[in-house]
Amino acid sequence: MFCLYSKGCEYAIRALAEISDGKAAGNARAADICRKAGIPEAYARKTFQALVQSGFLKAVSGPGGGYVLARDPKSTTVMDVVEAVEGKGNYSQCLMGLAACNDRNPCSLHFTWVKLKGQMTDALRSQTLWDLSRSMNRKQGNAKKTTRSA
Amino acid sequence: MFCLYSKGCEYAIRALAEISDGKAAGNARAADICRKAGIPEAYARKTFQALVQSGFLKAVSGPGGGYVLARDPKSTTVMDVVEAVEGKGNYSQCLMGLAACNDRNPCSLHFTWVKLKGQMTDALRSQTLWDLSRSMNRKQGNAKKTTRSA
DNA sequence: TCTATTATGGATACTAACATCCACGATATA
DNA sequence: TATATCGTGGATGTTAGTATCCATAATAGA
Repeated sequence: MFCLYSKGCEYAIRALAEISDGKAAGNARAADICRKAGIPEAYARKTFQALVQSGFLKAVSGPGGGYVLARDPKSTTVMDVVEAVEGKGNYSQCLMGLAACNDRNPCSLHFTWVKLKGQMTDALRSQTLWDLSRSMNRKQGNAKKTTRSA
Repeated sequence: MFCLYSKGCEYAIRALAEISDGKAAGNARAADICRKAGIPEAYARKTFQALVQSGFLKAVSGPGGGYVLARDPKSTTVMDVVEAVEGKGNYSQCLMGLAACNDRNPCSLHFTWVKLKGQMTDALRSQTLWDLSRSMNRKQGNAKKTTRSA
């Protein structure tokens, strides 16, 4: 059963993209991030803790506190986040669920699938938090303009 | 959260591939199919019922009974099975989970993702039950030969 | 008709993912 | 020092997917 990434990981990506925006004056508060990103706060908070642990975010306690990006959004890719949240080697399973499937003993979809997985990870690696933040911001602020140009 | 297909669907595909083999003398019994395919019988039986309902299998009760393919394995693709088990339009969600994401108002991964989804469904559509059955059979019977040639 | 064999379908249990809540520690400010 | 604001982390609840079991219906053969 191939899953690109979990819901929790999706929340992480959207939250990080929101924080990368950096329009907010000071630190980004969990409540604000979640409201803007449209993700469930109580659940996402858990994800934030994990993102602090894995070095994507820095947490600041107390009044005026919140989260700050601990990495450069222009050089942090979506794939970085996925690997941190889901663990590496998440994309190594056979499509058919065959334990013995590999390059030497492939199932009939093996090579097609390896190629596709490569393209997917490339796509995730080609997109930075900065790119995401710009795109999400454009969606929110310039919806009409964007539609006009289509 | 993008999932290509569920575990139950994977069992369906593997079971149908096993039945497509057609080496067994008479009908294929559920117990035998599951043992050969290496899938949990109690659970897969439920899937078989659904496959009967959706016209992939014909069930035969009583002694000497079992399942028979109700469609030509050479013209039934993996995608046919996926669509029947998971429902159509399973691959239409935005990668970022954005409700408003579409061609006119795309997220920054939208077009890349649409293209990749197309390639994935093409791959599933290019593979028939017959192809799968041949490949799985080869794996079981000629493991040594296959390894030798690598 | 009786019996053994096969699928059916309903009930139930298990598990992981998803989600929520709250007491607590940290800290800036008054 | 007192208080309000913020993240932490532990407990718990909810749901969907996965898995198992068993009484039942169907049917072939004795």
